[in-house]
Amino acid sequence: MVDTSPSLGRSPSVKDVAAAAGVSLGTVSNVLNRPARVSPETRSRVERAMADLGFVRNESARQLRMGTSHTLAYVMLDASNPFFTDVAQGIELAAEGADISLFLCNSNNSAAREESHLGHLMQQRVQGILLTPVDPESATIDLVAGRGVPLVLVDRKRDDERYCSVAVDDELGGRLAIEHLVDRGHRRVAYVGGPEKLGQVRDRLAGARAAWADAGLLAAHLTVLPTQALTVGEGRGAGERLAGIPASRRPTAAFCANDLVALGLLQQVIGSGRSVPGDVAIVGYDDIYFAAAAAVPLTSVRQPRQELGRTAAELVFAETEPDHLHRQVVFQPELVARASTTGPSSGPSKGPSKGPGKGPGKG
Amino acid sequence: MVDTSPSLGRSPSVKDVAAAAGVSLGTVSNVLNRPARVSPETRSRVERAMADLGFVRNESARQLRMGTSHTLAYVMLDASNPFFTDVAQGIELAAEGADISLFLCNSNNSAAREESHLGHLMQQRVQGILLTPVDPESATIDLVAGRGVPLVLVDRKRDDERYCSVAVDDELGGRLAIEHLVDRGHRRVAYVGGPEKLGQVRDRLAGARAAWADAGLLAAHLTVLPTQALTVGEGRGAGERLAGIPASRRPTAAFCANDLVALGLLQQVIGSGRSVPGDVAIVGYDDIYFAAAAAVPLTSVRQPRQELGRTAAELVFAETEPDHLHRQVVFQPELVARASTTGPSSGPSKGPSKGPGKGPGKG
DNA sequence: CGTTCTTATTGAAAGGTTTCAATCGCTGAA
DNA sequence: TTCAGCGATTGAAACCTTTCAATAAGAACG
Repeated sequence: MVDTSPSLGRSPSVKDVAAAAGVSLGTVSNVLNRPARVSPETRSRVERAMADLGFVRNESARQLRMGTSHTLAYVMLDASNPFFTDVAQGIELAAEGADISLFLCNSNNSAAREESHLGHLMQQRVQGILLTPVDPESATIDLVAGRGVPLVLVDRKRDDERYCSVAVDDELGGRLAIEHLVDRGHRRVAYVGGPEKLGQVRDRLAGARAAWADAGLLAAHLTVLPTQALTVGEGRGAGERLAGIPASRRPTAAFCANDLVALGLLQQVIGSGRSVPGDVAIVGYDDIYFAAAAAVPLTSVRQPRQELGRTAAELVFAETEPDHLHRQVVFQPELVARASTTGPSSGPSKGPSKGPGKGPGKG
Repeated sequence: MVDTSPSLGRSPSVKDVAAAAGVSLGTVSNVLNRPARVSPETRSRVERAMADLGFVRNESARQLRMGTSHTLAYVMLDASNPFFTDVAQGIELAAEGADISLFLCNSNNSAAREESHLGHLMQQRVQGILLTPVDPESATIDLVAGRGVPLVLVDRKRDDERYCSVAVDDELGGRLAIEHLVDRGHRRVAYVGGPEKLGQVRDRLAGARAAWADAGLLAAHLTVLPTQALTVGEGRGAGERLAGIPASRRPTAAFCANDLVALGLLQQVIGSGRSVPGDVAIVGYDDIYFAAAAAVPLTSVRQPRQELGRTAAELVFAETEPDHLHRQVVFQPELVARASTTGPSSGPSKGPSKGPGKGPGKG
């Protein structure tokens, strides 16, 4: 053990430091908080004593006295989804500047865990909570906000003036994906995703349908392949169902509700000896790190993840200002085209391209 | 008359609850901590008052008085690496049972951030710290442990009796990978990874070399392709260098120091029109979720990630016991064979397979 | 020398919780 | 009637920090 300090049985307090330095405890506190008010000699004497004793400020006591804490918390929906860790990174960037440390909690898609985390955080009197909720309509949210804890919803919105939120326009994202596929000459497309109770899944589909209609295409030619969840396994399953559709009616492209589903679909297509985008073009959603790293790099709708986090942090800081008006910030997604739609054998392989699109080609 | 309106300007304290319920504050505390000691009527009266006022225990005050906290922290090296989020999940499982909440901090490979996080955590008097350090030999670690904070190193070890640690036998992992490749008939293999200062990179290579020698193969035929970091991009670069080696000397398989590198390599190989495992068989390391989800599912050395986290949490709880002896727990990795080595056209495509391996085939 | 002004330091109070010895109100026994 | 015994309740102290009015010690000035 490297125990340089005089063993005290407990960690040293300002009082111990004061005694060691031969000053009053008020002076020690001044050294910590208003060093300019203390004469240089005294200050260095106190600093020496602190170093000798291995003094560490007791944050609980500080917080109790001050009433404010130096922590912000992000209760994330799924820590193993790279999307959310990127959002967290954005938050951290914003917090860093404010000398605030970020407390990440993982609700792991469980409402019970989310509630437990929120309870703990309220007891800790954190400065603010950022939350991507399991269910945006949950009453727990009202409870937390009702207690006066600054709260910002992240990547979810709620038609409710009482909350700040940051989200991305999922309908626009759906439009972008479909416009891109139509541009590349696809006239039969599958939308892969579910369950429908997820707002994201619904909104992206709505955008897709709107764009499809705007292109003057037949509604029936935009097939929906529902999934139970947005996972790789479900994507694989959807791939099998897709392959089962008779060639004459089979979509030449798939727009997946997120990248995990898209990766699963990609895996199934390649694994069964077909090619991407030759046999099926694929568009994912989120543009996670692994989308670009896939065997066939994935075209995907990118959300400004870090920006999302950074903005959420700023909003939560603003919550404490007097007369604060809650804001719903909505970001615009952006399509990132890669080989899974623009690859060497892009575009539908049969049938004339009668649309106004650029048609097949390397792009 | 009891004032049920929660608007008090500050959040209600036990004192407020006591006043509202017409009891002393000691009784309120008893209701919270030893409900059996309070008569049923009184208890329900107090509980009612707490609900009416929206009372939330102030954790700072509690902690100040008690000296113990209910939080455990995991300072992780890289929150965007699925490996660490899985470890975190294991920790959380163990913490859940102990009514302790887990505080995740991301050092993001920065020593400065790591230090800042550790400082904050010490001030918070967390119950214990789990740490995957940027540098296992850093003096900061001694400092923290010297202050008496329970500390366990995760996925890193240190030849030092003063710390508990949990790690995985990287040398064995290296052996497993090479034995698998030799079994499948490969006689020229590349080890892809770096920088060498990472203990993991060194140990895995050492194991690989040992297994290679044990198989009676020529040391020179185990090529090392160094990388700057363990990322997808570096893996792609290594793939290009691999392709540049004259066919006569070119390795027929690659063992990558982690899955990110392996995925990059896979992408480069597939992207340039060659096949896996036909032209190059690939073994990764970590068996992250995306390894199985790759276009060609990746053979990988799996580490018991959740187990790692769970055990680390148990060790940190044990730290507070008197006469605690620090333990270094080492887990055994396990090879998970998938298509990237056992696929339809597995095994080296040219030259007779003179080894005792199962040879090419579907496996 | 007395006064005022400045600067450095001090001591006590406050913040919300838990603990523990002390007290209260009863019941049953002597 | 008094007293011990018992369970329920109480009040004050302690945890550590920050704040702020008060004090002390000089310095500048008349």
